[in-house]
Amino acid sequence: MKPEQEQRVVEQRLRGSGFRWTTQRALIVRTALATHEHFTAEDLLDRCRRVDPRVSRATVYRTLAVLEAAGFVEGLDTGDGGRRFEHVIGHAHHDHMVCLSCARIFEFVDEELERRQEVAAKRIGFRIERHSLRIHGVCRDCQRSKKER
Amino acid sequence: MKPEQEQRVVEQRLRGSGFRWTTQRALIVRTALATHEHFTAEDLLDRCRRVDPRVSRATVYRTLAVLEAAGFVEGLDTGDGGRRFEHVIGHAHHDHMVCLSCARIFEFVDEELERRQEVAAKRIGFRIERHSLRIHGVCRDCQRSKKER
DNA sequence: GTAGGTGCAAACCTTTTGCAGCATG
DNA sequence: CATGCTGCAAAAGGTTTGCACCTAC
Repeated sequence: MKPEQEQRVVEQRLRGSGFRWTTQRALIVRTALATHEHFTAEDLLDRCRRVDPRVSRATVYRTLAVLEAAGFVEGLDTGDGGRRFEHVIGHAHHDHMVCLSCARIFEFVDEELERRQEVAAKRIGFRIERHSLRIHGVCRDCQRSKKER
Repeated sequence: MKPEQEQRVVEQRLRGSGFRWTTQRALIVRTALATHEHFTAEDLLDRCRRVDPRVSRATVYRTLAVLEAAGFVEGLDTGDGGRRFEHVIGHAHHDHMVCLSCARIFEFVDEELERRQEVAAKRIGFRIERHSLRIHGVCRDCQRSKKER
């Protein structure tokens, strides 16, 4: 799916849920869709301000909250009190491995992991809405550079 | 293992690593061990202050950091910028399901889940140090009470 | 016209830090 | 008695909120 198309999907879904489609929201959504790394709210604000310096921090946070509730964006805790976001359109579900040494984030998918979670939830009658699996450790490159030293 | 015994284990390990065993640390550790829910730093501070009102917030945070580094306590992000802790002595590894409606935390274990994570990590040469799996959804009780309404 | 959205700044909440004094090993 | 720990208060970092104004529908 092309970015312009993705943006239209977001617009229609938000309009459909009774939200207004403002210039700010369009800019924020466009910018978020164009950002393929995991970005912080502040990153997103910066990028938006390069286009229109008047965008307010509050609007970015409020829009991220709307997008997250609508399922277009996912937030994950960074462990230091902040969060990073990623957009989730045309982007299959995946989990994350975070390198403790270089802080890079690796994405991976494992179908069996997904299934087992459903099994575990069913056992206690829990209905899953979403989940977040973060594995912390050391990536291949960092293991290597440690050895070299 | 009994609480007094657990506390002695913590004491000896900290002393062994060159840390001092102060009255404050003893109180904080005793209180943390006695708390079987997932507690916030502020919860822990409150409980400690009931015993000795002079305990400082900074000391609680500093002690939690030491305990976490030593592996006696584990912190998990609550998603709203805060963290909850649990002590981890004589308490096997487990993952968490968090109810979005009543905020209760359910613990569960699934060996297959653990194994699959190792498999996925091996595929990309990642060495796991720890992981955190949090499933968000609605618990059995809350699904029921919604229907009743 | 009227919700709902925006911008600003201040408030908030949790956690960290600088520093002077204190207690432990 | 040296170093590590503590308490206090202030700072920091990320996020939310109150309010008056604005704008999409």
